[in-house]
Amino acid sequence: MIKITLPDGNVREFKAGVTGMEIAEAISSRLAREVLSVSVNGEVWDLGRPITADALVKLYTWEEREGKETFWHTSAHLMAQAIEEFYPGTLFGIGPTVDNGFYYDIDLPGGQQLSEKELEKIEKRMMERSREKQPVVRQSISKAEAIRLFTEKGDPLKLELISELEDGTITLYSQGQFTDLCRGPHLPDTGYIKAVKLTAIAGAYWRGNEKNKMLTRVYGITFPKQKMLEEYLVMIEEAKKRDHRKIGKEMELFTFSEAVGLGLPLWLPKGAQLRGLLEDFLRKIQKNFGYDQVITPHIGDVNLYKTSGHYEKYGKDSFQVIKTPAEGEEYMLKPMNCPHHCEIYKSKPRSYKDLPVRMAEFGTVYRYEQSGELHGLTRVRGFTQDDAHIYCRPDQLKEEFKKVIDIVFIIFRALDFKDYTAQISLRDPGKPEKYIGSAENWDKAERAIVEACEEKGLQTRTELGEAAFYGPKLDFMIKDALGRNWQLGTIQVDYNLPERFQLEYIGSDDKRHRPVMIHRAPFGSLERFVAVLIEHTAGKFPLWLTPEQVVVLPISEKFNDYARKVSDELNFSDIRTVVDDRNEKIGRKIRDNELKRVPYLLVVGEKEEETGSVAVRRQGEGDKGTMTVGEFAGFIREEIKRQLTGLYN
RNA sequence: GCCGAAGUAGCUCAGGGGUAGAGCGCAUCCUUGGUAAGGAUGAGGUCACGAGUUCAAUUCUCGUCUUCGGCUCCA
Repeated sequence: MIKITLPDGNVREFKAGVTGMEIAEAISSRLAREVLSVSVNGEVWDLGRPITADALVKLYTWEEREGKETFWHTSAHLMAQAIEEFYPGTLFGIGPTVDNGFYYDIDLPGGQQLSEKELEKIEKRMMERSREKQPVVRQSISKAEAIRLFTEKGDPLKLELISELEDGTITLYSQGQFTDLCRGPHLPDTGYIKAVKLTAIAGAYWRGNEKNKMLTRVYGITFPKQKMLEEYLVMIEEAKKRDHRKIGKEMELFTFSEAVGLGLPLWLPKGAQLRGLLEDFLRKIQKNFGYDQVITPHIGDVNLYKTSGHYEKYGKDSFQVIKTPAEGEEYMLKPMNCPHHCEIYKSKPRSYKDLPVRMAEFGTVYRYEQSGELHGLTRVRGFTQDDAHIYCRPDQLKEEFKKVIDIVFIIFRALDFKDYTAQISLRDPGKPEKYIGSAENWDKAERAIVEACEEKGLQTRTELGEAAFYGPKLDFMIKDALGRNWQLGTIQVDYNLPERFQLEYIGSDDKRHRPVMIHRAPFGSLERFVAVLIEHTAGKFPLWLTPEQVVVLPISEKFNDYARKVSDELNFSDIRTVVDDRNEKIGRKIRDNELKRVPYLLVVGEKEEETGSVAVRRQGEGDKGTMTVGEFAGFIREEIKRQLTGLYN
């Protein structure tokens, strides 16, 4: 007998060789129906694999990520099986699970291409094989056997994978006629898969390297119930409605023009209004945190970026050099603001008493992004960073870092961003040649970040090897409507630029010292931030950020003058108001402005004009009753104040 | 940049070898109305661009551009 410890601490005895499925059956028949895989001492296994010694066991269902992964992993094999049946001789690369399903990289024989029209027939075949409930069989083989098998099959992709595996760890999984090299784990049989949707075909380089062969990647998702697939499809439709590109067009926030150029956004009046409000908001916070606003030009001498190292490192990702017509002097569209700020730092001698110096600029930068990578406002070639550089003494680093985290928190709170992740990016300890600066400085900087996050109680994930070449960093990420992760704010420590620009301050010892630099951009870029904000709110911005806060709706043309009077009065109190004086009935005006997501509608007619009042309607909530114009102004100001209370400390 | 898909009115989309349609929007007029679509009339398109096949191409073929979904990259 062996002892099986369950997650709740219960210990049960089973005969040696018991399987995950048998344990589930012993617990409840419902669990036995729903269980998909099992972890044994932390390693996820097939349900049918015998457990031979005492173990800590956890059973996974669809509710757990591990369960879904097992489910989708088998689904990827099922898809491969169906594809192989239609296209014998297809080579298979890798077929992993992703956040929403799985994919398989394939290479059809004779250079054939798969078209989206064929996905349906593959889906059908998958469901046929699923209904046959083909058992999935695990088989452990030696490396030599594996090599022989896949050499026979003529599959160079799998042979390449096998060459990197340790002998004794190689397993095959088979269902029906289909066999694949795979670590597993898998479902007991294909019958678990009740609904399938192949979602996309895309090209993907073998092993992600563009020098390698391009394979065909087929994406799909499967579910244990048909109804779940239907819900998923509805969810995708809903997400598409939140797409910032769609809402941005509808709400007239921004546009693109081929005539202007790829990836160069044009901010329309309402978008510019929104962006301006965000800038004002941050400017005010930064003022409270002791930042000085600076302004620098959009171009700079090439040598400036040679000094900073950006030319060497990112020259190929920048717009190419532009020249003055007569002298042939070389300039670049600025890809970064920091070199300019460093020159401001150098514009006069600095004392240790002057530090930290905090320089902020809404600096527009231009970078070359590959054409295929451009995406709405989230990926553009010209964008404005809410950039700032803090020059401080090494002993001030942690404190300054914490203050920047505070600013990020203020912004996230003001905009109700709750679902963010924070990632600390440190060096790859195995590759010191990738980084510049002394190991000692790196140690100090990494410690400062880790400690600052701990002291601020920030939940973080730490990634080794993700640091910039010049220093470690802390990034804030948020998901968009379609579940894609976007990086927003970033805080980076830099020992490199102060060195390259020979930045100095005079210490209390009357000697020259080198300051440390923090690069930080809590929004990241205004473009990307607005995009994420649109998707986060579905265009229903918080009142203080809404370009058009109030629309006054006269009941008939007779009351247009009164409506304009109300509008003027509110605008005078800094409440952004317009009049809808179209020749339409009131119901129509309400509908149109509701759909335009206007937060407050004021209906005015004979009664209101007589009493100097307005009938208030809140977006999505309906009639709120009547009040005087003055009362309404106070009411709306109060709401805005509530949204921003306490944010500025 | 690479792979795949798509481009028809301002927007959303239908259509199809014989030079085009709907709804919304827009314009003009009628209507002057009380909380989510009042009515009439009208303007608006080189069917992305360029070649080819054909008596005839918006429709079929190829190329280019742009957009979309991925890949790669991201200071």
